[in-house]
Amino acid sequence: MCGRFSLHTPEADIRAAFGVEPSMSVPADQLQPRYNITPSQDIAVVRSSSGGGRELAMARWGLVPGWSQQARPKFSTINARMESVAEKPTYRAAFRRRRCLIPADGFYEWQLAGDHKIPHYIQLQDESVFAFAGLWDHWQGEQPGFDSCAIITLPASGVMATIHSRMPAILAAADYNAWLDRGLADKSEIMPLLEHNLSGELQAYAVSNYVNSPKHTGARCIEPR
DNA sequence: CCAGACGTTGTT
DNA sequence: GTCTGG
DNA sequence: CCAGACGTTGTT
DNA sequence: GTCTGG
Repeated sequence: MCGRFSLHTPEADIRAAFGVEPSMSVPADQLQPRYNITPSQDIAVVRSSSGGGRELAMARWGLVPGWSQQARPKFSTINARMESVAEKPTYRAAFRRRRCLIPADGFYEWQLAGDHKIPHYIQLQDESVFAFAGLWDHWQGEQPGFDSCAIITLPASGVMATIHSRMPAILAAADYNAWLDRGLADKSEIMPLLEHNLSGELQAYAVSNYVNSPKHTGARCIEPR
């Protein structure tokens, strides 16, 4: 699964990696370095803009489908299983029409070790910024509406399989365009993008349980234990 | 027909 | 034990 | 994901 | 909104 991640890459590098126009801006303080991003927080997403390019936006982590009666579902929607995302009522519309990239430069998984859990920090081997395969939706109630998002997960492979049974889908840069293409709605064309992921290019190391507390947000979270 | 659910992970 | 909040 | 809360009435 | 269960 994927329930915590980091994004501390400088904003200019993030924009360059995902081809986001500098003019399409999110509040300046939203792209400050973050080492312990948790569900329910607003996170950066990259999606197709109406003009045909890519835009950066903020969305709450935990997808709220447009038909939801409540602004906060009673069940967990931070992750969507690749095996069922195309069929689940909560995700299928977004899977067809509202896919997004979720910029990150590392994520955490907790490895079960007997009676306790050891958190690990996972990055690309070159430590560069990457994209989780994400979905977004818009919710509008009586209060002002908001965007929300979820990260797609799949069975762990490569180094991840030694730590945990599931992992987030990390897209190859060559697949960004197809992933963001709203005209691409066939499951048979979308699934290969998830299977063609970067699980073989990851590295991992154990960190201390300092990261466990959502109150801890600094670089100490990624220090080797 | 209407009412109610709509999810993931991990653990047992 | 289970739900909510971050 | 983990941490932390988990409640009511009445009074200030 | 759409599917499942009764």
